[in-house]
Amino acid sequence: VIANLPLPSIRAMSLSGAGPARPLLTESQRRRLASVATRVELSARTIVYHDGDAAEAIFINGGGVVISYKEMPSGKRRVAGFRFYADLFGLAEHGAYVNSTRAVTAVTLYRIPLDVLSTVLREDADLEFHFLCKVVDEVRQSQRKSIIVARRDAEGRVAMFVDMLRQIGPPPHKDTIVELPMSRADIGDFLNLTIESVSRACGKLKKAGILAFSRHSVRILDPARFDAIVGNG
Amino acid sequence: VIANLPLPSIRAMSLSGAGPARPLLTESQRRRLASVATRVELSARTIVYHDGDAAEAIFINGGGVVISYKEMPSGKRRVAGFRFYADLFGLAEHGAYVNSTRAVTAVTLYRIPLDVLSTVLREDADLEFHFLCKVVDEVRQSQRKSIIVARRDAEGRVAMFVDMLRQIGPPPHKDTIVELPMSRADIGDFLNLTIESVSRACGKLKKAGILAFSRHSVRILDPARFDAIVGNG
DNA sequence: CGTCATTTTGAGGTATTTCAACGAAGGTGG
DNA sequence: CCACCTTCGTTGAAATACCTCAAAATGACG
Repeated sequence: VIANLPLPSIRAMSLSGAGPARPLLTESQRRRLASVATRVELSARTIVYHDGDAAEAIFINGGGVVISYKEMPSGKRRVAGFRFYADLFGLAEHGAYVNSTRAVTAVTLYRIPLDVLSTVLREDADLEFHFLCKVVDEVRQSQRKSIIVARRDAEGRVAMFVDMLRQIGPPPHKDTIVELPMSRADIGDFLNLTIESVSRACGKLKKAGILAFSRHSVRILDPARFDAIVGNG
Repeated sequence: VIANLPLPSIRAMSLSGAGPARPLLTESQRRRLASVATRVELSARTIVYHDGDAAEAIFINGGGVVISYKEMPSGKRRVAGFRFYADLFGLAEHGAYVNSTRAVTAVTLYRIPLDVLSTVLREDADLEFHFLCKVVDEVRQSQRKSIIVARRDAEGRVAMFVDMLRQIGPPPHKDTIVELPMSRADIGDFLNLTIESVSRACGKLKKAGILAFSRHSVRILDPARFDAIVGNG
């Protein structure tokens, strides 16, 4: 039995977003899901599935970071987003995945076949509500990305990216240090910037004394000015 | 009683996107929804709700075009997207709407209070599944927008915008003529371009003999080259 | 310790953005 | 019915920002 399927701790928001967090799943619902989920452990840089593959399951991230991306006809790579703990991914269209996903770090995934998921959801409206909330959250994530990429200045985009990771990143989110497990290329493909522009933007923010970058983390040195840059999107 | 609540004709895709269209709602489900929905008729340029308003209901577009946008702190306007027939809108966060919505044309809306919606969905897993599919569709829309805006050339963005409207636009979508009910400013705020850039892009596409713009519609003159431009995103 | 991928830095090209002014369309009132 | 006015759309020239191409430096890993 899968003990800690992260669904119950879903970063859920109700349809209205009002009220407290959604009630947790009952023990029977939890067991039901666990009985149809397969635990998968993947090492870093492993492909979970490719764009176009037959979509047979959805995944729940049980730990680690996954990147969702797509190779465009032009050869460029577009990063749809990153999936953290308790995030759902694997949405498909016409029976095929629309994005590719790859493990950025070592990850634990819970794999749930689509047919059995449909059945379970159809039988349990309350459980389905959790999924609905989760998908609603996806919409917000996607819109948030749109807001970030809409900015014209590279520094602003990088700052908002850091701010996003500070908010939605893994549980231990201190306010001054943010982990950046992904490469600069991944960041660039998410922000729609070249790696050079990302690097230069980081350089400027560093030179201004606002952020201190190391390879895979950032330290917020000047929260006031940082928030100012993030704010005027 | 509300006769033609458009939910049954939802442009639904299942979670997997596989298989045929979702089965229609039963007559009892339909009545149930209609009994909690209020029909609203709005004239063009009417605000449906403002960003930050207390979210008390979700809306289903029963005809016409609605624009979803947000005023940014910088003063710029960002358009999240357009809602056509059978589209759902009114998602909120922390009890408040995250976007403003405005009628672009005269519209018919079905207003469903959130509390009663939650109850109804909780009692009927199958009905809820329709909503889930609808929201999944929202995710795709949002990701599609990201792909469009990711392009660097204004002409490509405008072309993909036209192509998007050709596909998801109102039912009578001929392949050669696409309606553009929204203003150039609305298009620009969606594509993240200035109205001047939109105008110039339209001009180039016209001069190239690919598209013919009139105030509120486009004609695709050269489908081959049009598809070529749309394709290399 | 050496190799290789990743990241940083540099100079020039090209796109959109600005700022400004003009032309066209639609609605209102006389 | 026409005139006026407001809004929307188009066109032009300079500035800014990112992109591209190229090369060096850093860090990871065997």
